[in-house]
Amino acid sequence: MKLSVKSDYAARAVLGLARAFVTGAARKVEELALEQGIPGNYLVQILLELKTKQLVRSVRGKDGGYLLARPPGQITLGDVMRAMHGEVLDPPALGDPQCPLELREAWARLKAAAEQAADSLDFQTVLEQSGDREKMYYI
Amino acid sequence: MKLSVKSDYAARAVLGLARAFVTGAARKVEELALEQGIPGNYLVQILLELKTKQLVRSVRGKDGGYLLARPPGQITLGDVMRAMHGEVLDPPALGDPQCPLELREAWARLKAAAEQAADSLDFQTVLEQSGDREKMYYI
DNA sequence: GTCGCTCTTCACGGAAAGCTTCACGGCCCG
DNA sequence: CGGGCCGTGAAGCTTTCCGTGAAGAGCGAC
Repeated sequence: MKLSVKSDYAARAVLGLARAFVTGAARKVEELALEQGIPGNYLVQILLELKTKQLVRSVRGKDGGYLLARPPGQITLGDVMRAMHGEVLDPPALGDPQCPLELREAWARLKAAAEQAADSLDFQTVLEQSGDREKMYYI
Repeated sequence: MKLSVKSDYAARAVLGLARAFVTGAARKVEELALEQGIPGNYLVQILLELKTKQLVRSVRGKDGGYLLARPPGQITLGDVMRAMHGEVLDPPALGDPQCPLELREAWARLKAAAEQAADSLDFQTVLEQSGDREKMYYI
């Protein structure tokens, strides 16, 4: 099942903001877009949705832009996916009474597994993985 | 992320065939379609794809129809999803060199988790769950 | 206060995929 | 040889995805 690029773009944007989180400065949309290879006007919509879901916040005017609403450790891949698509994984069978109950339970398990995995991947950890990689070069 | 109904339909069809597996008889497409609430002409295409992926086989002519190619215990939800969509879960980031490496690793983990979960759900187990439920009614 | 910078909002549109249906040809059995 | 069933391809319709554009509104600088 192919995922949409939207959640991918969103995750990249959050990662970009996570890197700047310690500085406390806001990052501009166009700057993020160029850095991450995302169409600027599309990224605008994505950030807007992330904002309504309280994952990021915005600052207007000069030196404005976007920044994370919480520390990177408190934002997970699951949060981002839910912000974009409502659910991490949503099997249509769960809402269809015609689907045999035992099969619906199987889909529910798959959904739970994906959700659990996505919720255990937070952006602080992702950042630290890149840090670990850099350290290795010093050896 | 919403899944398509296609893999849902496919799973229902496989479950219907799994129930009839012990009898060794082939089930007709239209029969399965009515029982599972699937558009008949669409189910034909699905079964055709399942057949090319060697999950089911067909018998032509009178008393023809479809049956499982292997025992229900050797067919998993992962098999069905891969037959329909190529992958259980396919994040576009994995094929995009512009995506930061550490983020791609996070997507890869999510994918692996979903795959592992889907592959551990086989149809024999699903059948037995419905059996367990029936037993409970006898208490 | 006005000007430039930035986010905000809304609307549009092409492209692709998903879902469904139709039509016709081929195989098997009585 | 004829009826029932699978095999195959193609054609619509609908919805979602992806991306673009332009006009409106808050903030700071001067």
